[in-house]
Amino acid sequence: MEPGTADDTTRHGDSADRRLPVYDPQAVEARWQQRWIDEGTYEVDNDDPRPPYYVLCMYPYPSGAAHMGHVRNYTFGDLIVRHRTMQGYGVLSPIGFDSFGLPAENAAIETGRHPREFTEEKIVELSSSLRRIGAGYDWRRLVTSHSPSYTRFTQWIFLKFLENGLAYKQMAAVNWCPGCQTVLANEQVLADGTCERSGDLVEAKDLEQWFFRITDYAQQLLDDLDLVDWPERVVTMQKNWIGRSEGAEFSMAVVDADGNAHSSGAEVSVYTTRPDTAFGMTYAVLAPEHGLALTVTTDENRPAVEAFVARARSTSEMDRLSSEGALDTRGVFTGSHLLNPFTQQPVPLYLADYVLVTYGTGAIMAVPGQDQRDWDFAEAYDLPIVRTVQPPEGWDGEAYTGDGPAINSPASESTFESLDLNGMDVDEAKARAIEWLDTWGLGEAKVNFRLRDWLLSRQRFWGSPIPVVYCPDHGAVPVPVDQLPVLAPDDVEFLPTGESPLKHHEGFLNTTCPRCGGAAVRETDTMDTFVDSSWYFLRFADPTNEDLPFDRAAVEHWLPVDQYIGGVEHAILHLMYARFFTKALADLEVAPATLREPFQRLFTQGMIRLDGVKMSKSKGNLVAPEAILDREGADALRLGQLFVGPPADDVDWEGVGIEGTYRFIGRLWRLAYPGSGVVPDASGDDALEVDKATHRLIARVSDEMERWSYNTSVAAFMEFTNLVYKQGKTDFAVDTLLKLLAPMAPHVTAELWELRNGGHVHEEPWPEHDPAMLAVDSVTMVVQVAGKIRDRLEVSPDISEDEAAALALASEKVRPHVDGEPRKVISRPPNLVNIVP
RNA sequence: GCCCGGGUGGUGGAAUGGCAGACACGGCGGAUUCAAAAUCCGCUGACCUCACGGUCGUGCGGGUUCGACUCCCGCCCCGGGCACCA
Repeated sequence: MEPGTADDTTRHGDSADRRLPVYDPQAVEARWQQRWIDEGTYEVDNDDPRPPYYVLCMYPYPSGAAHMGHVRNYTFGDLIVRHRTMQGYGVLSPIGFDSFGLPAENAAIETGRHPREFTEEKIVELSSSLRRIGAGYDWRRLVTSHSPSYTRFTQWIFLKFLENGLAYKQMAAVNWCPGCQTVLANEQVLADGTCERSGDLVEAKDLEQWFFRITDYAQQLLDDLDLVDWPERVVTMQKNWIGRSEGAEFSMAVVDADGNAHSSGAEVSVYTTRPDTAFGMTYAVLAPEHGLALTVTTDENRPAVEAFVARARSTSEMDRLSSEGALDTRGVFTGSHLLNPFTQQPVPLYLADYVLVTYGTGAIMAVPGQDQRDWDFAEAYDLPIVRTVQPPEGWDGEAYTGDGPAINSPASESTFESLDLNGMDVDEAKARAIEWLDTWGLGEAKVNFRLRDWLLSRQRFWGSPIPVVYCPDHGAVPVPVDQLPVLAPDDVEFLPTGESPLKHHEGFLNTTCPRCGGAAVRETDTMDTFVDSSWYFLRFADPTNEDLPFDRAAVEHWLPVDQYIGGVEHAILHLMYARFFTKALADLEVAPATLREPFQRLFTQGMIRLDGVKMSKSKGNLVAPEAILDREGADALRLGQLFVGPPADDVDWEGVGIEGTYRFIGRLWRLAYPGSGVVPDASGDDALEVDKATHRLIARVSDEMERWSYNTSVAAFMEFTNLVYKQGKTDFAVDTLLKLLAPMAPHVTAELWELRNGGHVHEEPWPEHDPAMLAVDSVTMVVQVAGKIRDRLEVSPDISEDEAAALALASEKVRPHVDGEPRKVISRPPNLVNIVP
């Protein structure tokens, strides 16, 4: 080739009489991606002799080509897979797709195309994106939620739960659009409570629905958080979600204002965490949906109560729990009273929207003196307020929730004699109150959880059908296991209202009862897609099993997942459900009995924002990685994603470029290309210095990889490369750099390694540093006077406390700031001495 | 409303109670080039100073400490989640 005629070569410096090709990410990356697939680099068998390690990214909803959030997530996953492989593990790195869900169904309504067709197209697009970012998977283990072989076992598990009492049917309210005659997802209800399609006001409607009894596992789900190595904030969120509280439950007779029993003889049971304050109960409240609400309402109050109940039912739970706005329209008097067993006095019984039927007993005792919301309500409705805990001296607030001696409990000795809490602190008074309730058979200690059972029925088409048949004689009958999977039909028409076509498909609907053979109809509800994602990580261990969801031994080998990675938005629901499934399946002996937790180590990455807004398809602000892959390539993009900030933080893609990492890859290429003279060989002391720096790099990066500090590792690589450009290179330095960088930038390092040494860099063992090479001759010691830096001294790293102090006090720059004997000298050799004058 | 995060140069960020601003982007300057791109090298928190050097500075107000971006208390602002409660 003639100089000047070829664009793909360039000259560098006077030593470059050799030609150095320009790095071409397109060619190199495509070639390696193909090789990893052809050579099965990241395929692993269940009898692999290496120690097992299971790395999993939350499987994605197939929304089409990857966006930046995917790139971020799958870059983290891939670099761990490659890193652990180099460390000698047999790494399970599977991939799948969460392929049921509402978007495909909405697309079907718009385009008339079957959701399967639409979904499978998106899967192809996303798979191709994942390949282009260089992620290495065992594609033989691909799992998709909608495939018949997976759906079959999702249904199998449902039946197993049903058989063992973990699934049941109950009435529950749904969002009902009267215009569309359809159930809406929360997402489809606009902020003003109207349907996004028709604009009609959404109503609450009760339907028979299937539930999983996750509350049976509430205590275990709480306790076993101690077994996992998860981010503290996720553990906190899970604990708060489970919401264990200890208190008391007791019942009170419904009476009139004079204390005469109600004609129905009804009693209302309340749950409270503060039984110690019961003498201060000045009213009580039922949830508007409470079963007794209308029974206890007097004729006089009935019209107001009925209007109130209707209004509360159409108000969102979040608005109901809000304490903002006027309170005086948020409750209504029933006309009845409850007899407070502590005071033997009747207290008025209200309904209020802020009391939920789903928590506790759906009824509360209200104690304005010790609860601010009760206080506000009492003021709004002109109800009495009695303090039963003495607030501290100088207290000028309203309700007092802190500790203190009980007062007014009872208010005077004459009113009540069998219980006296006065003077006790809160804990003591609680215990005594519960003991008293127990003694008199009025109530008992009670542990409550905020966690509710999992409503899994969805009135949708694109999900796993619930495998149940309704027979006029036998009721709900499970579909026999040998008839699974129950699959939705293909010849369906999607209605513009969003109503599931299953409800009108005669061929699907009409069947026979498995028990009696008589005419029966199928359940038309499908399962929440969270059901699919609650066991896919188990299926990956044994993805082609046709007899069982998975073989126990295969799960025993791979599970728990050693490193699970996903978005923080799944910190509660998905993780809670998957934990519940794992425990239940283990208890039912489907999974190994010892498998109590599915995900040993969890990492939750932050979100990608653009201009401060969450990046999402619905907001239309996605930045597609395709253009970057076409120009700068996957390695530059991956390093850019890692370099932008800590993995756990949200990142704003605005203003974040990949210029820096792209240039860095060019510098690496020119440094490491065999025979390149761009960076001269280091000699003598320089070579030793560079090799020492290399050992420091190994130590630093190895540590940072364990701590998820990838952004600083990229900085370390840049710093090291800058040093080598100045001091000259050694083979050890360059080869080590390639190995350390191989997990993060797999393509360019694989190419350079092969050119330099032959073979695969990703099959090299992870480098180990030599501790002896970390030693340094001197360190910079800071000398402060009263915390202000006055001098910096070069000292020996093993300088003693006294020597350091003496050296500091002798400093020319320090002396002017210290007159006389210093009051104190803090010596922290070899880094710092602080002199307090 | 409740729960969980977060506020550091022009920008993304670094600093596990001990040198605030590593590393990069952007900007400025130099080398190279006929010229440009690319590349290589240097400077770049603000203010005062010819300089040496000094003062200030991590959302705001307190506190703990010899020493606080870091720990504690109270605010303000921003982001996210919600089946949200006795």
